[in-house]
Amino acid sequence: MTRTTLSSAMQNAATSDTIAQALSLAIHEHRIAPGTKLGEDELAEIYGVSRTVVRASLQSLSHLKLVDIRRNKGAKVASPSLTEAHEVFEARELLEPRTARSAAKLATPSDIASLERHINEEHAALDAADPGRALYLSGLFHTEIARIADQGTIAGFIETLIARSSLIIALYWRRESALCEKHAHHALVRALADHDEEQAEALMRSHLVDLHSALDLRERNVRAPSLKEALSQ
Amino acid sequence: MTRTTLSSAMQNAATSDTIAQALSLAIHEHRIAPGTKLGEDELAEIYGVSRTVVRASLQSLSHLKLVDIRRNKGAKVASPSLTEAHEVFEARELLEPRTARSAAKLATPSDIASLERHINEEHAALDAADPGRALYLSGLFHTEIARIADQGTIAGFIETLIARSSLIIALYWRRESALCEKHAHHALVRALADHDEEQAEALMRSHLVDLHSALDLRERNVRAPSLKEALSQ
DNA sequence: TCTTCTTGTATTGTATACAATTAGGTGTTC
DNA sequence: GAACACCTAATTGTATACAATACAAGAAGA
Repeated sequence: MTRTTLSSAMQNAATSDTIAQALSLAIHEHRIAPGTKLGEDELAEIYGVSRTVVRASLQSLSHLKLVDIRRNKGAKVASPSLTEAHEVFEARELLEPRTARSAAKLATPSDIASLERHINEEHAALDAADPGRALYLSGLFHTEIARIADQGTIAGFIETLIARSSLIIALYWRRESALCEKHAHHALVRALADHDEEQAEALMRSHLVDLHSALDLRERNVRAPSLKEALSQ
Repeated sequence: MTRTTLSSAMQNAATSDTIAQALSLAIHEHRIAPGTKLGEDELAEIYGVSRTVVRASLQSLSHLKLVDIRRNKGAKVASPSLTEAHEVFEARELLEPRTARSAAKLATPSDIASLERHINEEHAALDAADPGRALYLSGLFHTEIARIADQGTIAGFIETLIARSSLIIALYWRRESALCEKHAHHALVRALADHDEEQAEALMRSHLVDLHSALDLRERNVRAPSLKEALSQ
């Protein structure tokens, strides 16, 4: 059960990277909540590898700030503070509009098609009442734009910012605010397809501001469920 | 020789972090050239720890793109391609001017004093004919400004960009171009001290453009120097 | 002489054993 | 009942042993 949920796709040849990816995905999709303890033995058993490999994965994730490792205390899923949350979105507001502009210049028809596929998948996930997956795909949409912009270094930064955004959303998302992303993403794709750089940059900026303001960035207490609880669904 | 040079400062209590820091410093100061093989056993013996700890350090550095790890092939000091070199400096030109502006708003007298100390140390290193250390301190100057700007996330990005810049300079520095940094750094500190945001941003931008254009970033064959070459100079 | 295969050596990948540290509980004392 | 010390169990940190892979040198064959 736990085993199948997490490792189903990678029972064989579970290497450090695949485990990190699996955990990253689970965090992205909110199947593991911020603050959850990630015991080495536990993960080692789940993936059928030794602690050595698990440790490498966790270290990897800690460099992305998805996991928080403290000496002799073990690894937990990171829970970004309010300050960090603001910083992450401010950084995104600095980087992504510029990136969208570059993407508008460079986007090919096949890029556009790929983005539209993403949007469709995202809608499908929403229809299937799987908001976690929809959120993950929404992040992938942004990552894809960074990739199109052909600025690998900045794309790497954006990728980590999006990953952290997922944690921030898990902690601070305001339920009352509707998911207005459908429009935003569609409009963005249109601007990219038209090579309208100005419009793409502006749309991305306002989209991020919307996201930022849809967060309830006040201090609050969040309870972290155990790993078993999180994965039993 | 290599032994004492590298480990002198941290013979006792060599932990994963201290080793990563020592290697990072050595790379920053150009004591280890891009492309140099970093054998696990070799490093383990140098620092008097097991390969377990060394591996963690190398992984850490590979996340900063200072070290390139390939499965079953081991770790080498990274040698950024021309494309990466451009990307790194373009990213710096995007992030650092903005950061300098924030720093100008927030800089305290003690911050200014700290920056001036950095500059003095840098000059001392140049006078002592230690260009490697001068380069490291020059990077520290930029990192310090990012820290003053109080944007931890972006500061982290800048830190990795500066580290990679050091590799890029090692590979592509054009000897003919003079080190014009003295003026630039001094002028920047003055703008920060005066809280002149506009000026700080402009100075940082032109400083980075200067650096970028002082590189010989034309296509050419850059071969990774061998270990012998690296140590014989 | 050149090619190809084999074999040996060096190096990395993984698992396991042991040491060190922390956390939680038990009992004692005030 | 609260505070403290102590002990035990659980977890992480590190070293080492073994397996897998890659690299290089040399032998066999054409």
